[in-house]
Amino acid sequence: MKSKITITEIAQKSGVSVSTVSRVLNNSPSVSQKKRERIQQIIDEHNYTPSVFARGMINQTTKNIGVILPDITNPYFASLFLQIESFALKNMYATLMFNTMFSRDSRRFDTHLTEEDYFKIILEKQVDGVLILGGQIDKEDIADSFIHALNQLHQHVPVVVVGSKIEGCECLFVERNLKQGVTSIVHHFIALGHDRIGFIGGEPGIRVTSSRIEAFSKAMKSLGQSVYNPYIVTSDYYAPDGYAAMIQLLDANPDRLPSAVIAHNDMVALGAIRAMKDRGVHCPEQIAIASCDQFQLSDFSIPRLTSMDQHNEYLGRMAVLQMISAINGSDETITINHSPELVIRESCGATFKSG
Amino acid sequence: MKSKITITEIAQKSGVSVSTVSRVLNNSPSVSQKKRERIQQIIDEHNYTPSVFARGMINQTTKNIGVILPDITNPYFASLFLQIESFALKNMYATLMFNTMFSRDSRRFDTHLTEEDYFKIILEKQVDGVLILGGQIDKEDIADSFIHALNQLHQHVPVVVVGSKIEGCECLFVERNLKQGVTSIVHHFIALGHDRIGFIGGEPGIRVTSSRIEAFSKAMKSLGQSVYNPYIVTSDYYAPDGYAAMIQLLDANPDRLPSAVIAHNDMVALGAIRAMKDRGVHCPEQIAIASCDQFQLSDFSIPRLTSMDQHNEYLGRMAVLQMISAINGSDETITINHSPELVIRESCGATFKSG
DNA sequence: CTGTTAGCGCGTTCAC
DNA sequence: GTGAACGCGCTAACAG
Repeated sequence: MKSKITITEIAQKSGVSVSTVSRVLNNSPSVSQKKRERIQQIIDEHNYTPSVFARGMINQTTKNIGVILPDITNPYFASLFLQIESFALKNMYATLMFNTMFSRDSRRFDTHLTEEDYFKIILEKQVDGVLILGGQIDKEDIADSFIHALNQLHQHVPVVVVGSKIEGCECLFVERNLKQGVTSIVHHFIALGHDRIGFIGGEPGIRVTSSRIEAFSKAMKSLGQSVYNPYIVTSDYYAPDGYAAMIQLLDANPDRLPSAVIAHNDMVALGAIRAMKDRGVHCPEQIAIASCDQFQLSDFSIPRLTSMDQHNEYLGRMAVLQMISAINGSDETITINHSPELVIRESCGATFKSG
Repeated sequence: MKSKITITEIAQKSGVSVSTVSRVLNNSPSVSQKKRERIQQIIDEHNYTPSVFARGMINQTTKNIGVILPDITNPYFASLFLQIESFALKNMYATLMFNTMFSRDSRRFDTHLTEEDYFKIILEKQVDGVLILGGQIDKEDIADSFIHALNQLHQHVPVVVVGSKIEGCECLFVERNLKQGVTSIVHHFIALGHDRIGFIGGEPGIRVTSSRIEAFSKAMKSLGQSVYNPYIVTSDYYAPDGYAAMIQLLDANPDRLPSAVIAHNDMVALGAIRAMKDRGVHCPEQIAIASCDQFQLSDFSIPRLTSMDQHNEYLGRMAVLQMISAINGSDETITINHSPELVIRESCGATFKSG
């Protein structure tokens, strides 16, 4: 392994002192044009880059940020992370990723680390900030010890979480508009003439879930519709969960099926449609489906999925922006204003009904 | 931001010298049990962790590895990366991820960085090793400048690439068995009585693609089947590409459709099935489909996808193992021996034919 | 077994 | 405009 050239050597080769080299490195104005150019040339020639170690020792920064999320295999996190990574890099920050596998579905994973263990690891990595996407932070009742650990972490580096604000947690929050999506779908279904509407998917006890179910109830009631509890089945966020939820819903209401069902996301919707097919129930003719979170394949499934485009690109960028602003010592809170957008395809039956 | 406590302070609080503290930190045997315990306790009490900067300054390591891949949003890379991240962490390495967005499909992305730019960035990050998954390395004819850059990078840190060996490239390679999967599917289709078999998906000019098409031809010929070129349509790796490829295939062979088609991966298969549906062609009755790379949703699509489980978990672990072994100065090459496994579901028509 | 000392590569005074 | 000298937190080599 060829070791890197140091500032001292550059100084020698340029016939100046290290401080002068340091000055051109940091764009200090007080260097004569001539010397600057000569030195810069030698730097380029030797492909020299300053040691991050020596640098970090002085200003205590790595230009790295840590991202903690449950599972990169989940398309929601993948698309969010992609935006985060690229936007961070544009701002000269690289990204360390940690999958906590915190989720009911991933118990199969042989990891024994808690999220608090990850906090410790990430702190040792001396990142300049940490971004938290989902996980325990989304639980309905969070262990005090977790909040405590979070606050403690936040004392060392800025922590921004993408999720709803939590009482007693001092971290920065970037909130997404969880409710508007459900509300739009309810309106859409009602407009289509549905009156028996259900909701499936999402892990119980998780705020993303309850928040959507709540928005569902509220929207229904505000339109004079009654909410029928057997039409609400929670499970989790993946396709097998949508499958299980739909089977349960079908079995529980054999002679009074819902006419439309809202799925927590596209994977849940796909699973649900699969379940219906296996039970000989047609989508959208017998039960229409729409999902609150669009993934990549919505336009290619059978039937094509009607879903909400949550504009995750925007969300990711905002999170990074908030992060950088906090790293730079600002305490300003960035408010985000994204409007989920209903994309009508086939599974909601809109074209079916109108045609 | 509360700054971290240093080794000096720990030493003072314990009433010993810094070197003694350093010794317990590094598990040096030559410290008396009593002192060791006392010091360890103080360390824990204050939640002290050594500075990565000062450490790196001396042994030139960060305990970070860099991973360069085209697009984490692609399920293949996501599942591979998940394994890499978790296995690396188990070995005390954290993972820096970079999405190059190198792919025809991602031109929409407003990035102007070439992979060589990434090499530079990653080198500055002082990672202990870099892992390369796909991208330009997979091209049929690679620019010499790329190989050169790769070799140069490899002079500084170990570089291991998951892909087929390349002439003139000094990096380490972990190869996956690309051909066996296609071969199995051909055998399966032939056994099912098909005689007009096609292949779709994969970007032309990419070795993953040509290698599979080659295996396809070879398997066909070895079974006495002739390969009909209009049945082979390349495009890319995502659902829209599968869709386009199938449309093209259908349009080009209106009165002599293939009876079975092999798709490069599940997304391509999904797109293809969608295209068939839109054209009123039934799967598997009129055209059976099977894919070479299984993703998460194969079991929930309509029809369920017959595909190859490539056991990516294993591949990811091998790559990390090879990486760590190289970091530790070993020049041993790890050979990997994974057997892709055919998972028969509905889209190949096996159950349809037999039932 | 334990303490002392000398750097590691860089940014930052402070003189010149 | 420029250079010499110091120190960041730690490990390694040496001396006791």
